[in-house]
Amino acid sequence: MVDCGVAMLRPRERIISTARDLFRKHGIRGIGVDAIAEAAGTNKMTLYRHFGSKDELIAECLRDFGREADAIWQEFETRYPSDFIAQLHAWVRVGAECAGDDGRGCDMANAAVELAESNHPARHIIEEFKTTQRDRLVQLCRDAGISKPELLADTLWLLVEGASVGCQSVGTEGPGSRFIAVGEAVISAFARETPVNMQPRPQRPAIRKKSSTPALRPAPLGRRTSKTTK
Amino acid sequence: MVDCGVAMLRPRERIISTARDLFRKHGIRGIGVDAIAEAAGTNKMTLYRHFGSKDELIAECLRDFGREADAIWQEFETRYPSDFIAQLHAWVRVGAECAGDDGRGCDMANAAVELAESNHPARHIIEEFKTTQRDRLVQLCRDAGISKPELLADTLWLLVEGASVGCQSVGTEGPGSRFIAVGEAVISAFARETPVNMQPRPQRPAIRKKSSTPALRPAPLGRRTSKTTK
DNA sequence: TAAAGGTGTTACCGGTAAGTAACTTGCGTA
DNA sequence: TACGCAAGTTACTTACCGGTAACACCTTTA
Repeated sequence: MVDCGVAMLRPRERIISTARDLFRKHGIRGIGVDAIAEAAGTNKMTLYRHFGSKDELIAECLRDFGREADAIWQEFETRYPSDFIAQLHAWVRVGAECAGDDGRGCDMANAAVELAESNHPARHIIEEFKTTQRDRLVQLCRDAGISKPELLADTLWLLVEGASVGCQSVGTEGPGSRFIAVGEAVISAFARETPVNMQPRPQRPAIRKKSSTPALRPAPLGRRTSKTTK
Repeated sequence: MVDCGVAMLRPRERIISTARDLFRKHGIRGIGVDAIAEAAGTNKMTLYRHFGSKDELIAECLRDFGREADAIWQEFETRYPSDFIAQLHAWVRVGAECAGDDGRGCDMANAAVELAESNHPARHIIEEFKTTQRDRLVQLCRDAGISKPELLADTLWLLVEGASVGCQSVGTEGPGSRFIAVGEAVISAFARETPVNMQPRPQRPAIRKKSSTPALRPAPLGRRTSKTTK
């Protein structure tokens, strides 16, 4: 039996993977480096050789999270090439997964709440990440031919942030669970306002799909694909 | 000169007020009971005589926060009696203040993020608070004659949660700052869908106001009215 | 075979956190 | 005046956490 989990990874990767899991589960301040190292099947010294401090480990975990998000955006384009409406709907589905999956919301947003110090090394990572997400969403709305792309993007951005944090207050069955319904309703409301001559004009022949496309299921933002073996 | 701040309050009230300030500023796990007691002009022993533990102090702070929110809802009814549309717009304005005022969002939502343990005494306070807020919002939408009150309420609820947490990632100038614009747009979109015979029927003659009513400015949720003197 | 580098082990340091004990002070009230 | 009680003071315990030192081990590679 081949163990394809974190066990066969090198210590550095095991530490990041495990740290992300435990930060997510217990909160960044709720777990110590010793516990992380042990859970990763290594020890504190090795952890400190790879990451100079806990703060640096936190920052690296968030960068790792950001890389996953990049991959998801790539996946949108790969799966629905130039079909920006389909990509928008896929974004909603992925957002719902991130928010409601295990009830712990978005790692980036949670880090922003926990790391109140304005000079923490993770802060600019968080800010850049969230700004980029918003900008990409604006561009996607624009590509999809939405007449007010910024307004729709900001609306969707606020909704998914709300769903992510909301599920931590009232559980995954609360208003956050209605994110897909709300998001889809908002999108169609904006699309309705868009005149026909402003409908999306894909660069190349778009493969049009019905709005009820099968769910895109890449590694959801905020959840790991690989499980710790511990 | 009369000091009307927290200085003249009794220790218990000073501790709660100071703790709320410091929890908000540094995060719940980012500040110790010793620092709280000192900032409140008292000492740890007195703190522990009033609150059996730090967790109990946290819970009491959140209850205090909840009482402030209750007062704001009262204020809505007092200021715009039976004018539920005006109350809805006031809710948006207050929500924007909570979210964007000092960039630290909503104390309840932040506590939900920080206190990941499922058995923390504060958890049921948070859940009950958020559920109540949502239910009240549904009722307000219903009273305002909105045809899909739950959907609008959930949308607004997600938006304000998103604005609260979002400002902590990208600052108060980010998408959160567009909460009012987005919220108002969503409300008018829902109101437009409401047939005229379903428009609000106030129990008593309503004092109709233009949508640009002067901002309601009670103690914003999440910010203290009284400032610590220390 | 020997050097080198990544890793594991143990023990430790300094700081800080939550929480307690014992005693003192001061103020309001009977 | 004397009592009771809330509050202040000091010092302490216990525990953990971030971070480091020193050294042994093992695999790779020259």
